[in-house]
Amino acid sequence: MWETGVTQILRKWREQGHTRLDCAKIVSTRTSRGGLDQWRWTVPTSANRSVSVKDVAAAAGVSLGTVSNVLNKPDRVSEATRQRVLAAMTDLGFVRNESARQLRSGVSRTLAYLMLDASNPFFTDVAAGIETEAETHGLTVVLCNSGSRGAREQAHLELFEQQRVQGLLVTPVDPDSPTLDAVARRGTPVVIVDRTRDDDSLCSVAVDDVLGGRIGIEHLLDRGHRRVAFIGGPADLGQVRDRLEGARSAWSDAGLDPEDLLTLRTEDLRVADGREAGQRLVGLPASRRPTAAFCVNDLIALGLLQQITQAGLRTPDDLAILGYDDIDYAAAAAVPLSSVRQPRQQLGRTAADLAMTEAAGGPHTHRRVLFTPELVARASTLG
Amino acid sequence: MWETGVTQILRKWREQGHTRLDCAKIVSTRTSRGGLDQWRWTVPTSANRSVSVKDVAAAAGVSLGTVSNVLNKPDRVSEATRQRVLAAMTDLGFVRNESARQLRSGVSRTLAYLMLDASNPFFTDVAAGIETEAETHGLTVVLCNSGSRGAREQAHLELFEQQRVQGLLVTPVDPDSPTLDAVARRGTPVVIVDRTRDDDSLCSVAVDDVLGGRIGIEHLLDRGHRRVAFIGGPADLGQVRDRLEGARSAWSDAGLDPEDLLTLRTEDLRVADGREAGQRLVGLPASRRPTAAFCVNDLIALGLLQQITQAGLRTPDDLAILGYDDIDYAAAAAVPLSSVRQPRQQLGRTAADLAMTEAAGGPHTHRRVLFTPELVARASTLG
DNA sequence: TTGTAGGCGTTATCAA
DNA sequence: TTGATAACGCCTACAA
Repeated sequence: MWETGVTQILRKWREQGHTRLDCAKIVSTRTSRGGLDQWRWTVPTSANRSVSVKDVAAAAGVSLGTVSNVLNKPDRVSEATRQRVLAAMTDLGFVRNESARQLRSGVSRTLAYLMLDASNPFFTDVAAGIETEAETHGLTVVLCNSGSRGAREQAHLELFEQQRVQGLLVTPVDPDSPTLDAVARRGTPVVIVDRTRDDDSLCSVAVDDVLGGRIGIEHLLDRGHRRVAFIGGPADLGQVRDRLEGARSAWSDAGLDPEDLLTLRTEDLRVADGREAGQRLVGLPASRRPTAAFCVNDLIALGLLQQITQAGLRTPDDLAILGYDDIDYAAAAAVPLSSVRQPRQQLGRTAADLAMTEAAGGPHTHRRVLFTPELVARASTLG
Repeated sequence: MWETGVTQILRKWREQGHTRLDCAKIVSTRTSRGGLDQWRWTVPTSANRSVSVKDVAAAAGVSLGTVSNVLNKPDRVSEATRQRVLAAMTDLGFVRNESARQLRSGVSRTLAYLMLDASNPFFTDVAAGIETEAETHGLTVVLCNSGSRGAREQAHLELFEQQRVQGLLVTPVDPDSPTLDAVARRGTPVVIVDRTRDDDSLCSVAVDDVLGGRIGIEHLLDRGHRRVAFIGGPADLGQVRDRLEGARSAWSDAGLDPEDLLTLRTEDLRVADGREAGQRLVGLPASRRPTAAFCVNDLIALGLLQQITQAGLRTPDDLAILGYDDIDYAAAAAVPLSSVRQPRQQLGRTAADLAMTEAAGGPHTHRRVLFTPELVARASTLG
């Protein structure tokens, strides 16, 4: 059986154009240890010196300039030589060197998005919007993930800047970080995504979080709730602060006692934090327990829903739950989750658009775009 | 109030080192239409010609080579000149040009991962593993997303190759695509992630799906189930095929009637597909309804759980549910989900390791690493 | 239509 | 310790 495998592989490699097959040493071993199986094959390593236009020119028997023309101005080259050059390229495995092109042209054809947390579906949706918009302009998008770690963010920012990306979209750990200004000042268009600054020293695209908090509370008031918990954290996160601010102002506008708008802090914004908050909520005496919870994002809302369901409470009868973001998992929860929707894809598309506009040059006008969130009412608050 | 804002911004810009502030025309307008607020500010655009080592050298009154030494061999430069050069760099806003460096050195310091679907937490976890491993080797990771679209995959592959990335990790739409071989043959180390080939013509890291299917069924048999539904699709996806194969062989090894291992096909692997399958399952007469469902991934399992819960069935009493992948949302479901775990992070770490080893040069041995999946039993099958 | 020369920004080598 | 020079691969003039 191994014999057969080896023969097949040899044939395949030959088809792939490997020329040094005869001296290839083929060894197969199968080991199994620690729940890990491995097969090993030695393979003919290809000559690693990279093939340049010069090599192609020599092989095709033309000058270097002709090869360049085949790539960039094909109509200036006769069909016969063009074919000859193309054949030489595939023969030699020629690959254009992007560094050299970029060095020469001065601009790259990529847009970068530095995500705060790639494991949060909110940000991957934003990224999808960026990709959509960039694609229509012929740009490719590269993604990096800071994982909320300042040092990694810094490293990625530096690399992107050195790579001279056309535009640098970023959801920063700290939107007020002077690093961002420095990058922008040196000439890379920077767009802050899903965060804002108080001044408008950079382009930014975000959603009006104060309004979102207000909308959420107004919905719960409409549904007759007069004792509500606002659940979220960390307290110093802009989104959390703004949404709470909006919630509080809607609450007091309705002439209600601030005491009845409970605030439950969480460590972070993950499902586990919602479960933990659920435990605290369930522990409250029924007389003091809120009739509704407004969660600062959907992950927390999902965790909360799971926890109280497990504890035997029913949603929305015992506790109505309102989330924030309207990620795909929200509509699909055991009790479909009401949520304050953010236009995620459009956030991304707009951010990409701003970056490309700024990159296009001309007198630039920093712009702060604020989208309006929208309530999506489902069973978890409607009953 | 606007006056104040303008003054603040002027001060901030001045602190940021803008020198042409005096001629900056500052305009603020606030428009509101279509649920979208905008503020506009014109800003002094920085002189865009990029600053080179030559400029720095001139400004610092030293030669170009000295500037280079400050960057690359600081100890060969006297402290005084070093400081002078560094000062000139920050004054001028010098940014190293990565293209030029790479052209000169011939190698980049990045690893690329081309994801199949960035919105699936499985792949972002794999990406996290890659980042972890790359970081310890001082490489940065750039991510791209093909979104299961062949054309986009192709475009990204080409760009990465032209950028001469150190290694190209990819979860391809089609693992047998000859494009991958072509890229590898031309000298870029390619590692297939979470897929395999029948031959071993490229490095790959995956999980043994046949074994996973087997483990899942064995667990359900242990729990006493004798009528089980295997739920998943599309039928031509390698993972789906392999897991079903494993499930079937475990089933027949137990001497059971193949008729009692029902197969429910789904369109895709998303939560919505699980809900849809749930509807079909609920529609079956109780006598024919399986007592357990083995889902080909957790998203489908979650959808199924939500759907049957809504229909009034209980898990695991009426229907036990077993998922696959053990994504974070699985443990956090309303009924914590049993699942066949794949070592996602380790998958990523190993893939990155293989790529870097191959990139390091020397005689290369293609390796196929197959991890062993592991059952994680929770309430959804334990009761 | 094809060939030649110069330069993009960086680094390494060698000479001062 | 510092400075001058050549090369990386590509592209664009301009010349033949």
